[in-house]
Amino acid sequence: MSDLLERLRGRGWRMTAQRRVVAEVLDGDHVHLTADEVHARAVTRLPEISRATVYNTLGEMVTLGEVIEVATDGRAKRYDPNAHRPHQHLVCGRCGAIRDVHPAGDPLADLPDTERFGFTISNVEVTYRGICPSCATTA
Amino acid sequence: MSDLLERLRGRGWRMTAQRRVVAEVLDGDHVHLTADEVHARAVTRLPEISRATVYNTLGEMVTLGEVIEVATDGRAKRYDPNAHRPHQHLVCGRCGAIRDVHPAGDPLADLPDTERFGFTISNVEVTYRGICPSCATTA
DNA sequence: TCCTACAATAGACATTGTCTAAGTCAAGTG
DNA sequence: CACTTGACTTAGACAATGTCTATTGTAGGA
Repeated sequence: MSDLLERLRGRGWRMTAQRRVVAEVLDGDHVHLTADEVHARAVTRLPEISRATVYNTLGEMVTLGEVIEVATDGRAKRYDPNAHRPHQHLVCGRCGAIRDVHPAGDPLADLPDTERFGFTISNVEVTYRGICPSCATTA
Repeated sequence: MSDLLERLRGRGWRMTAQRRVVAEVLDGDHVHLTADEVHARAVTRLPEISRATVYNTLGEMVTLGEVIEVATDGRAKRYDPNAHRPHQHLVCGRCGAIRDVHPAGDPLADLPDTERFGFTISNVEVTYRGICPSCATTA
């Protein structure tokens, strides 16, 4: 069922009810929950799970490269389980909806050497901002 | 001296010592201070300036489009006075250094209609991440 | 079954940001 | 220049998000 869970198991993770629940909550496409949203959903399945455990578990998943941390709004970080398919994000400035998107081209190639200031660049994040269709109609 | 200050004056801002100091602290290129860093520097020039005023003033500058808010790390927001020349950011993952950069090409053109989900896109932010030269040598 | 190291818990603490009520002052008016 | 007014500033409480610690619990191997 959960690809995420399978991959984590294969990395020698000690499997606990808490970790299983967090992984299950994160499963799916276009999932971008905050840590507290993950906690709220986890609690419905495992009432005694603590906030600290959710934060720890999410942090470990990020370290293992199985989940990506996204900061789209300067508020709470969001967690994106779609870590194995490179993608960017499209964000609605009104309701905060987030979609995964796949731009053509390589943004890294667009940065000339003279603009790299000697940095070794490892990663490029692109955030498209706009208004989603449902917010546009309820203008 | 401060272009920023001149533009704000021209918009009917009531000019106060506090606002002047905040604008002066922000003046320059490759400036990306957090609100508390702005406050710390402002205090050296105007000891009685409050944190709330710094937050308010920065917020107003952002609303007026004279300063850009940048969230590069999911921690404190940073404030970039270089609002009138479109640019992107290059961030060192170790020390947090930030440089303004100017990629070639238009990232918006790279997003096909089928990947826009009906959104009206108004803005694209690109963040290049890597290691800066001085962090690379002190590996 | 028992042990042990790793994991989970509650809650204090830290950081960043927002709000409120009261006092202060910039700048227009006479 | 003095007056007035509404915008501005202030201190500190509050809120949201995230981290840490000391203690208790438990997964999984021996």
